Amino acid sequence: MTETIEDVENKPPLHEAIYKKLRLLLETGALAPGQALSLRNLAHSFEGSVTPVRDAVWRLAAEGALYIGPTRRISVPTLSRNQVRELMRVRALLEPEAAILALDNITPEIISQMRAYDAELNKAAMEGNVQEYMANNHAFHFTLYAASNSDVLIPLIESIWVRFGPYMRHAYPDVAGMEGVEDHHAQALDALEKRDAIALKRAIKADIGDGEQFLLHEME
Amino acid sequence: MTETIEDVENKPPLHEAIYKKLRLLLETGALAPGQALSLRNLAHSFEGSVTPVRDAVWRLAAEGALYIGPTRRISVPTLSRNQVRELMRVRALLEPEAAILALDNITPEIISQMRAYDAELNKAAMEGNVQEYMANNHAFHFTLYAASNSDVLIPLIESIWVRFGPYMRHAYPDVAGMEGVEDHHAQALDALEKRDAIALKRAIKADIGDGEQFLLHEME
DNA sequence: GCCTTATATTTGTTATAACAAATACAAAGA
DNA sequence: TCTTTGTATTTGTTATAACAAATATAAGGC
Repeated sequence: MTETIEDVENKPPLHEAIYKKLRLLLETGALAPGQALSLRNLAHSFEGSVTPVRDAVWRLAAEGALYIGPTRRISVPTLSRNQVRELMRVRALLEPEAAILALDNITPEIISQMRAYDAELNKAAMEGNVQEYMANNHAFHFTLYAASNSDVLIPLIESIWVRFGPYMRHAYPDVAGMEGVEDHHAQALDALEKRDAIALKRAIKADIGDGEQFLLHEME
Repeated sequence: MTETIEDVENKPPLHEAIYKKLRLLLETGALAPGQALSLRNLAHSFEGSVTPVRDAVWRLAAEGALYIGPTRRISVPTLSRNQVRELMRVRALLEPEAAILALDNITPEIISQMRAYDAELNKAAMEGNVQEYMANNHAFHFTLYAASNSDVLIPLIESIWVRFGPYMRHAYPDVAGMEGVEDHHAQALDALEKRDAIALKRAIKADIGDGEQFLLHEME
């Protein structure tokens, strides 16, 4: 019973690794909307067989992150402008809610961590590094939502985010330019400091509005 | 090109049939919360092999309709009272939104169909037929939401409904008793007739509030 | 009787092969 | 040049077997 070895080689299943990788590819815009995927190609890419790929693909399809066509072809979903508007509407409903729940559990550490992400985000925007910008923007929002401790809201919101990820790939180098004059992240941070629920809600909603404008502008 | 044969034997994949059946079992409360499921048993039940079952299970798991434990055991999710409250909060955010979108496309036919479901629903409640009650309640809500034409909101809302289905199984025979004195379905129908968005929103929210009370009361 | 331990069974995971449908491609016709 | 058509390839679907981990069951010791 002497527990000498601690790296128990607790290996996660292949299908979960594939799921996470595919999801990351979608979130970061590495896969283009409409792009076709095949089970065998994916299996080969991930050095596995089709069974675990299947698990991952169906999981993502259920979240709307992948599209299974009428002929069962697998592809990255294409979004209409109207669908983008609806996704953003749902964000505008769910995310302020999560933010308010988070307000009860907020700590100075969380706020300072968010400030750090925001700084990185602005730097990336200045440098035109879209990849970094997106990663930090994601981190900024989800460290806040994580404080809500809601295992209902968080996965739901996350599933919305993956869906517009593919449309971020052709993002303009100067992302900051689209953000308008107001810095809604700063407003959100202020509201967090002051424990001002109304202002927090408003800031988050406005930020999502920015995102919507950005996406719609990018789509044409 | 003479199209003589019209029943093209367009057979859907097994995994989709399994998905739909499992989903129905969950929605109608045929499966108890916490109940364990095994791939082989399911495969045997549906007279297939584990591969298509796997597809269906992962799809449902992604929707939160099934739970994959830390040891990868498959089971019907257990909900805490707090999770129920959060699910209902999400409903209260999304469903009024879908209802308002539906308001633009509403027709007398849709309203009369909803009235029919409501009548069936009330009859079922009188007779203590929970199964019928639930089916008609589902139909009542989703014929309305379907009018929103939102392929974003509707699947999202549907995925919330499956999650509390298992907790409906021990519903009291006299469902109507829990509904309180106000008939929020009737209020919703009135609001639809008058194209009154505010009243519609209020009625839907109140109805969801009823559902929440009902569920929480049932859970203990 | 209760707890521990060893065995047997059941479980999810993964790779593979066979099948059918859908797609891509190239040759032949107008 | 464009359309059509037949063929080859690629695609998703499904069943099955082997493996490892987890669970259940039974035997043994206190």
